[in-house]
Amino acid sequence: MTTVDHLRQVRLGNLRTVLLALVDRPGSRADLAARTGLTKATLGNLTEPLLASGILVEEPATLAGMGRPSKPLRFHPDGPVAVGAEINVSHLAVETLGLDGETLERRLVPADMRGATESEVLDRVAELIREVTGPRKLLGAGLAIPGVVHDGIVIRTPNLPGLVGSPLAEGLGRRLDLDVELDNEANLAALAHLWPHHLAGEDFVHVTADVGIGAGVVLNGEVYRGVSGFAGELGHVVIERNGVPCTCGSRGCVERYAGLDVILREAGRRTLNSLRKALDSGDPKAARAVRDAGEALGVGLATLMNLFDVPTVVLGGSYALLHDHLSAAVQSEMDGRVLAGGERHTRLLASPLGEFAVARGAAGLVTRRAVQQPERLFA
Amino acid sequence: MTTVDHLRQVRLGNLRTVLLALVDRPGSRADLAARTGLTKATLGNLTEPLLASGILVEEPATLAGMGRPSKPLRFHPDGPVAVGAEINVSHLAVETLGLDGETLERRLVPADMRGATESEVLDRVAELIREVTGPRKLLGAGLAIPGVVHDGIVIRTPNLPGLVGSPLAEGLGRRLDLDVELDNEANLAALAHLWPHHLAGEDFVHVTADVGIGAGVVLNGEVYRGVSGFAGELGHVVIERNGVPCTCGSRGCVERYAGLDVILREAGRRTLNSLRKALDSGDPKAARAVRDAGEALGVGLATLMNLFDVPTVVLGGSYALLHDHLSAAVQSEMDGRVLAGGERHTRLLASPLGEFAVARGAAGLVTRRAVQQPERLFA
DNA sequence: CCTCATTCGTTCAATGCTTGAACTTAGTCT
DNA sequence: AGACTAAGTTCAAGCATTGAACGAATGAGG
Repeated sequence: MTTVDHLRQVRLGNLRTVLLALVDRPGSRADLAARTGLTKATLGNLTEPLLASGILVEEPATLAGMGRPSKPLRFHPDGPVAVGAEINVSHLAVETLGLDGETLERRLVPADMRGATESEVLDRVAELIREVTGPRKLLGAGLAIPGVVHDGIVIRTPNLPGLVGSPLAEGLGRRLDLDVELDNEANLAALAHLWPHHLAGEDFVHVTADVGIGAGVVLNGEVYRGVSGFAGELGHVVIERNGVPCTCGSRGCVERYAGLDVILREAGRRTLNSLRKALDSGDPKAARAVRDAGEALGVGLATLMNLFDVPTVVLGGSYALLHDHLSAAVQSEMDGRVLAGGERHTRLLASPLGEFAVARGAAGLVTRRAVQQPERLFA
Repeated sequence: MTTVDHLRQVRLGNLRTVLLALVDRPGSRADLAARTGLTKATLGNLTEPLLASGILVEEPATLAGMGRPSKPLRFHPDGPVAVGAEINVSHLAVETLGLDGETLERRLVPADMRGATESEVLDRVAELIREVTGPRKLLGAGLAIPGVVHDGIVIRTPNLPGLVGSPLAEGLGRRLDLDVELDNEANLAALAHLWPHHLAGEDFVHVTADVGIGAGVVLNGEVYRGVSGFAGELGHVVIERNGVPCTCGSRGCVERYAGLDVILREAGRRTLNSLRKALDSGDPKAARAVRDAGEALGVGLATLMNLFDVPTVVLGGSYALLHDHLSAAVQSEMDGRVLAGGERHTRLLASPLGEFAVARGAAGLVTRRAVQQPERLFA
């Protein structure tokens, strides 16, 4: 700590609260002062360098009511942006996100990544990112993979075995000359529901089924990753201790009853689209397969809620598409098994974000860090 | 925010880090400066009012080595203390705790609280506290009950039904003219392993079996209580979705297989003491009952670890006493079911704290708050 | 016994951030 | 045109930390 670092910390903290207020919505200096509890004088001070460096713009005066008209500040439309990329078994997706939370570009390309090597994967991702971002100034990139990540290293990816142990973030960073942050797809899908906009409160679980089942847990407005990145492994919650053996070595894991592969097999379908059609046409075998999965998922979620005590579950990914045929069974198991008392309620929502949730969350990782550590904006 | 509140926050934050360093161990101003990263000048400033108000004392100079001898600072032995009380089905316990982490007094009295009313319970607790504390200056009291607490209100206490909805903290506070904080016994037993001394790291779960099974979850050095106080309800984690019905309305809850009442029944014993004797004399029925419970508990804990990703489980209360006959089965289920990868390890420990863990944790609630919000020390 | 080296603790001017009040600017309302 | 209102700026004051200088208290060595 040098002489005046304490003072600098105060300033950075205030800068952060101002930026958070601006993510919420644009506002004049006076408005921001009222919203943050700081004074107009401080707001003038804090925003000056942000305007000078092109992070913010001052809009033309708004003529509304009496008094001197205000000149609202907002994130500069040509300011720096973040990019997020998702590597998955069967596709790649990227999305660019402005500091204001607006999506600028998206791209999703089918691609069989199952046997690919690290450098093949990274080459394709880097190329896709270059196509999408063009010459814009980038704050950084977020990278999502279906697997467990700890300290920037891929620890476990049952479905992309070629990538275990790879320093993916570093590799992509070198290719693009950018800061890259790597995280689990479940965590990032959850983050997309928290940042830049609160879609499900500050405490919730986001559940998806792709090849496995992954849950992203948000506690107190932060994604909870656990000590080693293994938190939220809902797929391996046990619901029948002597049940079906699982590839993980355990028995009776939720994944073996509510995984997408299980649903499709039981329904006698090969694709999610075909399953949806069967459901829409009232096929009883399909309906039963989905309901059975919902029951198993509901038991696992009840256990999760008895441990985490969050009020909200968000069904995302494939589950969101099956929501109308799935949620009754899930809700019923949860109602019967989650401990009740006081004012406690549980909500079950379908994600509104669709297939770009993960890539958007990956980009959100970057914009969020930029806001929370504003010194990065000036670097 | 008034004019210089920001600066005041900086000072209070520094005061907190100094007090934390002192809880760790006493030290001279120069030593504390080195440990906290602050300067000697600041330390002189910060400690001056603490010495003046009798929170700290300056010990006589220590003659060790060259240079001017240092005068170590420590918490004043006659300074203010905290008291913690545990209300349980069959006993009351209290403990007084100094800011330095030393236990001053303890008292445990058998008492059947099952049918007691709020005021009967509080009268007895208040009397016990008065006996134990005498005329010492009290920082406050912590109160533990076997049940779910939210916003200072008892929401659920299956075993002390007379207390649901009672403002216990307020009632005890009035009787003793003190600040009283109410919390769940599982959370407080866990806190006792975190504060004032780290006995199991900063991330762990502490599990006890009394009438039910309760887990106190510590994440990142903080007790995690969840949105409504229901977090860590390990007893109602499902291990067999079509298993034994539970009083909670669900089926196959861990509690129905690993609860103390189940162990005793299966072992054909009436008390924990008698069970211990049977185990010591090699009774196979008792051993099997404990092992079966251990398997069920292990399945539940495996699920918990796949969700929370903490590296350590502490067995406390009755489980600590059964540790040697229980842990092999628990560990074996955990090894087989917790997702592995990277550097991940899991530890299973027996609590060293014994029957005062909960009361000590309740007192710790108060000393911890005093240290983390040092402004309270001067009020 | 006296001097030097060493470490502890205190004193003090400097730093830089927020603040409230006063002030300037730029509109509306009558 | 003059009063009124609200936005934004300027400025002296206040304050916690800091580093450097200083005073204090002891051990080592001659």
